[in-house]
Amino acid sequence: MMKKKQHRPLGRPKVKSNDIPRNQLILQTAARLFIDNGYQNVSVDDVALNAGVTKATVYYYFDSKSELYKEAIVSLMNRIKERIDRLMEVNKPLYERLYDVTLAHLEATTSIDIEQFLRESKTDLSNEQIQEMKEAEKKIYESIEYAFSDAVTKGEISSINITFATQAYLALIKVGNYKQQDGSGLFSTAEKSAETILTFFWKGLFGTND
Amino acid sequence: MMKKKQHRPLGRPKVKSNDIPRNQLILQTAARLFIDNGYQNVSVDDVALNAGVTKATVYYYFDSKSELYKEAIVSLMNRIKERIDRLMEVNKPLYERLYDVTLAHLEATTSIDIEQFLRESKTDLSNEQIQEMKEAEKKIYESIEYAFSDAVTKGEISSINITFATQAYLALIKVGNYKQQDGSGLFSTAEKSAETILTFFWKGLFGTND
Amino acid sequence: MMKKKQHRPLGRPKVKSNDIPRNQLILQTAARLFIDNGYQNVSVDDVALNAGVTKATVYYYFDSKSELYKEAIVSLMNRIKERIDRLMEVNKPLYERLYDVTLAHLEATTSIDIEQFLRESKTDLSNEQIQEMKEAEKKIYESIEYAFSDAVTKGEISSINITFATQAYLALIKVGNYKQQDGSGLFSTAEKSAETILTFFWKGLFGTND
Amino acid sequence: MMKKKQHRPLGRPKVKSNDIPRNQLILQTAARLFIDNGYQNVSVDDVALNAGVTKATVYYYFDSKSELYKEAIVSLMNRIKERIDRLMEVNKPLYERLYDVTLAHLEATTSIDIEQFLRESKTDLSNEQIQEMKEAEKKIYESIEYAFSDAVTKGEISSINITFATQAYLALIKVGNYKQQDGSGLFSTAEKSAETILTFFWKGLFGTND
DNA sequence: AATGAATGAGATTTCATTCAT
DNA sequence: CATGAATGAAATCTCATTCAT
Repeated sequence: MMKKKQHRPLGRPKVKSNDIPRNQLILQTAARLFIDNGYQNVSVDDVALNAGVTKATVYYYFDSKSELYKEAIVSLMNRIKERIDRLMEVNKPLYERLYDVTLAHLEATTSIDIEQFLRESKTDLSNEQIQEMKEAEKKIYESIEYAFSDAVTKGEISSINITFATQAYLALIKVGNYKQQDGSGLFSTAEKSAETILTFFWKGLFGTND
Repeated sequence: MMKKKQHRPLGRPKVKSNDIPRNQLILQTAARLFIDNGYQNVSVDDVALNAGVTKATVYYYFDSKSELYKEAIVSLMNRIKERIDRLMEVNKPLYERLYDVTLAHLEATTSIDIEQFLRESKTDLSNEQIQEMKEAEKKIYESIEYAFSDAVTKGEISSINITFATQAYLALIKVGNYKQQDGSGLFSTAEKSAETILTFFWKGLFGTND
Repeated sequence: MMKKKQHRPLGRPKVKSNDIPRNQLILQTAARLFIDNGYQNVSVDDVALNAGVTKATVYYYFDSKSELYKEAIVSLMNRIKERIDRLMEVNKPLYERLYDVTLAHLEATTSIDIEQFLRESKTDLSNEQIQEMKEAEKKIYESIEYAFSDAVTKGEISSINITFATQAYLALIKVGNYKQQDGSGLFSTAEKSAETILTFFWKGLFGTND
Repeated sequence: MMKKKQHRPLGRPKVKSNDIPRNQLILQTAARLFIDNGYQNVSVDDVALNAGVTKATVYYYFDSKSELYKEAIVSLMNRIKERIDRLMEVNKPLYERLYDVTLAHLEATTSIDIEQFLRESKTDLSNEQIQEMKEAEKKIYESIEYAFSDAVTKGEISSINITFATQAYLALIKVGNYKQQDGSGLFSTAEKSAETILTFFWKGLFGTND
């Protein structure tokens, strides 16, 4: 990837106590790089360089590249799950809560695609690591699935295939991130986009939009 | 990846006229491997070995790994477009034609995700190669977009946002390929899957399913 | 080197009897490329492409790359020797004949440097091939050495170390081809250059310039 | 070229403080091999093997083969320049100082021929690298040119074309390294050789030898 | 806690050479 | 006579990983 060697003073650096801890810094740097460029296109050196440490330091905190990757992706997914949970806990109609979640996702730069994350790294990851990533993914789904199932239980919406609804919902969100050849999106604003998608989704599920 | 060496003589081989030409064989082998494992996880040696030729033979036919990749993906996309076109040309209501296309996609082992194809290889591909892949992608979209726009023109369906419809349709097909943690799909048969997806899509667009 | 694939019609081409024979064409092409770019920087494919034939055709006429190289260089040196001989045979004072030879060399685009020719290829050439090249080199030297020795015999010049004189003469010619950093030569014209060099050489030998 | 593998442990080696640093060792090894065999005939593996390290170690210290080459040649030229400077600074007549320089060059195994160094590698070197090599070459020339120009200024010798004098001088030194077919030199000792060459040069410049 | 130095294994690519047609 | 197809061997370069300090 990038070349940008920058020498740092020898010896143990003074702890700048206001900084975030090294391992967190590395993890965040790794997450950003991996998501932007993919597992195979980011070397451990890239991560080190961008985090301002040496490769050996990365290995001091993480056992291997695949472990670093798993940790980065899992912690990203955990953050996403928490954000969804927060928005879903609010006391509002399901439609409105879904709207908030949709908007939050459309505004996030990263479109999480777990299939993709696994696909790019599957030759390197251990079964355990794959399992952990799938677990984290499942929790995201469960957050949404729970919201649906809860709304059914409370009679807010009629009974549906919850897994299908969740997957369809997530798939449609990705459509909202679709960029045309000229780089422009499908809709002028994220709000308009969220509205269209959700209207479509709601009609798809219930045949009507109220 | 795999090793399966089998020695073949130097120089030009005796013509076995019944075989498919070498370059086609290589291209098909490459397509399969790239789609299954991703660009970075497949080495040129892997392609060669699986095609039963040597690495040098691959380079005899293709200038570089990225060129081989581009060719493999583009020819795959061309085949998909042709299959869609054939199914869309039939004289049947749009809904039924879409059903056939959906079914065909669900039964195909490969779920094409062009974003992914580009993402995995973007550091290696030239702008020209990227452009060619996007061109091929666009043609697939256009096949579907044309079917929508034609149906609108003929008054078969009411006016819609055709690009959004197309992307939503494709996204929902991918949901049909979704496998749960235990490896089972969402629906028992491809037909049931296609029906559910298409019903959802149609209601999403028109608020009703007829 | 260059990439410039150009397809030629299949099958045996009609003989265009006015053309120079294929093997000569290949030899001349090879000579030019080898001299301009060096042995290792020119591939057999480059030679073939530039001669408008296929690599296999080159191998039809020449046993190996090193053989082609040897032939190209030797025939070049033979041509040079003949040119020198022609100029040296004229019935003029030695000084004037040397002037003609000097001028001819300065005007030739190629500065022959046999050391260099051997150096670049020595790992590839057989002892026999090296010997043949050295033989051809020696003949060039002998042409010049003979002119000196003949002039001594005839009393035209006083006795000198003939081998040293020859090598010094050739070394000084190379100075005439020297280009400064800005690409300009040391003297404005080849004639001025030849004159300066020869004056220097003559004074070096005899301490005076007449 | 040669094979001489000897296993060394992974990771950072125990410090043997008496050894020269690895990068210097590699550079010296590379210089010797490149000068003896030429750029294209020496692989990075050859350099590594001869330096007793692995290829990867070479790449740890040098970005590319061409960079290694440039560094090796430039540092060689710098050493030569310094040797010349040291000999030229002595308070002696120019003729005697030139004699010392000539002798030193004749005794050196390596005859520097920058044209050659560039020619063999030109397809690989970047413009910057070429420039750096030419710069180093120029400094050698300048050392000698300065000695001439200084001697003219001080009235030690009469006015001459300094660039031509320098190039002629260097060309004649190369004659001193000339080996006849049987491997023997032109003169019995380096001292005799230096004397002959310098006498010739001095007469060439001034028409007389005192 | 952090790093500089080193390596093994593997990736892409080039190229001289061969041979059936 | 000439060629297209194929290959073995080697070259350059990358990178995850290790380890003494």
